[in-house]
Amino acid sequence: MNRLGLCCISLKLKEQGFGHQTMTFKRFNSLPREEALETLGDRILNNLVTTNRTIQFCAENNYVYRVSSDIFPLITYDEANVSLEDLPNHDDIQDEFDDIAQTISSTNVRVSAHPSEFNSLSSLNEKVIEKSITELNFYSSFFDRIGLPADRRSPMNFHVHNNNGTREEIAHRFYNNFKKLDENCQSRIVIENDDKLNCWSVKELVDIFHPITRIPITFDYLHHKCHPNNLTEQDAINRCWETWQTTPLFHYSESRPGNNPRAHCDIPTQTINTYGLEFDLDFEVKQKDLAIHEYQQLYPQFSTIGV
DNA sequence: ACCAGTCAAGGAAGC
DNA sequence: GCTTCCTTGACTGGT
Repeated sequence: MNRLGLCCISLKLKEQGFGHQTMTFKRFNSLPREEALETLGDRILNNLVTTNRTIQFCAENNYVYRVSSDIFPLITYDEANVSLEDLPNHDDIQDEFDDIAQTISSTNVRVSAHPSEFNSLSSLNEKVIEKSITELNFYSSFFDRIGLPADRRSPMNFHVHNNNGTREEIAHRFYNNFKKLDENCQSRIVIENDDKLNCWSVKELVDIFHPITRIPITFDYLHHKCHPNNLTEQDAINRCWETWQTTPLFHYSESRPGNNPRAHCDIPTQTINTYGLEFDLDFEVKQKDLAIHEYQQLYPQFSTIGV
């Protein structure tokens, strides 16, 4: 069975008023601190309520769910110097954490995260490493707080990035910094193949990166199409699949018609070949839950309800 | 009500 | 070595 996954936003719920909010540092800094904290707190609470409702929605539809990477704007941003405890609605936020934990424990929805591309554990810049560790640890502590398992059932996925040095050097540098992460955070990290030709292909990840780090490799269909590095799709997905100790969570998208093959489509239309493997599959497409619904109409074998 | 410009961030690619 | 682009939705300020 292959469950499909919703990424961050449900368009259906958005119509019903469950949307995400953010706050830029520029705006935060332009307001008196008290007012800034109040606005930020309100928005974070709103994001948590939306997250909770979206997890319920995923439970109803048997989707897996990737949380937004911007639930907590500015919370790990050095210059803003703000923590959750500083927010005037801190108690309400804690209550909402409890509600989310309750939703998760009663529905068993698989929840994952995809921290932003600006996180890098292979950078040569110490400051970048520090900031990335702070951000990754924070998201992991959020996962702890809402009762998610400290293993790859709740994976936190990102990229290796940085091509300074040989592949081996980069992997070792990554691993040295990886070991500085909180234990629970380490236990959740997984790494995805890249779509750019000079970045990490599946082949390099499974042949070089994985033996050094033992970190599971996420297979991304579209990225592999853009950067196959002489591996067939079947070989690539099999080799990624073998790096997981639990049901893998992979990524699916198709190219948007136009000049940039890396741009993501609105709704996928092609047949997805799972090669008989069991894994969950995040739909990285513009039309979000509407696309999942459409796709399941088109390909009932991906409908995991009522079968 | 609407629209265009803006936004914190790292790295790759293009010049 | 510098600039631009990547990518994204939501905010912000001007009309």
